[in-house]
Amino acid sequence: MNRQQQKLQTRQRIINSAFSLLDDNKSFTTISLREVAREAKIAPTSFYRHFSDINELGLTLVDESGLALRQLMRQARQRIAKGGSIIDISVDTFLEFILSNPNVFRLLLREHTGTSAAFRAAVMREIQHFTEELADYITDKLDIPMPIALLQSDAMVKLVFNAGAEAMDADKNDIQKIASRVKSQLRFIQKGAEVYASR
Amino acid sequence: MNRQQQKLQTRQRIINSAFSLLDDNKSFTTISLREVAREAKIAPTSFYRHFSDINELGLTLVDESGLALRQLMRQARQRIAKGGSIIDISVDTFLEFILSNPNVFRLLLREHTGTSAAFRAAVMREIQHFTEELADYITDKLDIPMPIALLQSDAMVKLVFNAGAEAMDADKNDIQKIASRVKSQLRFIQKGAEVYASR
DNA sequence: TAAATTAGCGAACAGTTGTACGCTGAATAT
DNA sequence: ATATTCAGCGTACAACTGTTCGCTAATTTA
Repeated sequence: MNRQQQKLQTRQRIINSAFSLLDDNKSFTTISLREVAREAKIAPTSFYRHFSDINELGLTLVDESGLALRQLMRQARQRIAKGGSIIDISVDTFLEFILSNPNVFRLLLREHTGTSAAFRAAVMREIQHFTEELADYITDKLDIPMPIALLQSDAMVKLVFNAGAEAMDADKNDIQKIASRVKSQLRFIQKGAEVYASR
Repeated sequence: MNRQQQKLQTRQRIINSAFSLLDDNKSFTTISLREVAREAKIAPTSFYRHFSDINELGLTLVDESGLALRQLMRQARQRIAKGGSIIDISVDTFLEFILSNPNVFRLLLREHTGTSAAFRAAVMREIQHFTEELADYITDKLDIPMPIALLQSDAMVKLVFNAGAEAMDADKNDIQKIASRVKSQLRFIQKGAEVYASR
């Protein structure tokens, strides 16, 4: 194996280790360089061969999470294309995702309101992407003018993220309730936006 | 001065010190017992005369924040009684509040998605209170049935909290934009809820 | 083949953390 | 006046943190 490849592999192991440490009661801000190194089975000092800083690792994690988010949206679109309610499928796909990738979502959730302005900005940028893609979709498919579609998608994404946060602390029964609640709320918004769009 | 009073005073100084440490880049989880003690001008060990744990202090802070939140709502209701748009006044009052008590709001915001399940639950309880009071108001004044009013108020509170979070990182110009955006979104929800209520 | 590069390591550092222990001195109770 | 309580303190400890330094051993380059 190449030396370059070897290095990349270690780098990836660091990233994965960091994600794996983000469990129920650890956020990126509360994990230490040494913890990550331990999990990745390298000496603490070797960490610096890959990242100049623990924050650089953090921003990398946010990037990877954003990537996962966009893949998620693509998946939702494919499912919608096969027919079915846009709202139902979107919410179900999203909840499915966060329940099978809890740590990716947790990172975004925690750092969204975290203690680092840089992280908050990075997360908001990723969510903004998500929101804009949804707005494009709404103007395109539902024939709602862009300014209103942006307000609509922004509200929808925020409610879905909030629902996701609740779902992570809930058991399976409650998740169903959360899902149907947020679906109703999205329909309110959808209907309200239609009313204002037709004026 | 009494010994009891003296103790209560010190206790309050600890609480205030903790709040004052919750600035832009410190959350309750990241501040230490010793930091709090330093700020309150007591020895680290004296902390234990007032709280058995740093978490007990945290829950106290959440309680105090919840109290402030309910006072805020009362204030908003008084203003609304004097006439004016419910949505406009509510949003303005809320934003006013968080901009003049940033640390109280920051605590709720951060611990809402923080690393302690107990804190998350405590914050959600406070927000739930807020939501239920709003739902009562909506059924009462706007003649919308309770189940729908609850969905509506839940969505509204979440969007307003999100807007508050954004406002804390924004400059004065952007705050105006944020305010008018969330007001539009609340009107979408209001309108949508009306439509569904009349079915 | 010889020289240069470099991923990873171990030891050491100064700084921080939470908390146990026993003491003090002043307020309170008897 | 004497005894009790107890808020607050200082010392101490073990555990952890991020980061510097120089070394090694293997790969890559010349």
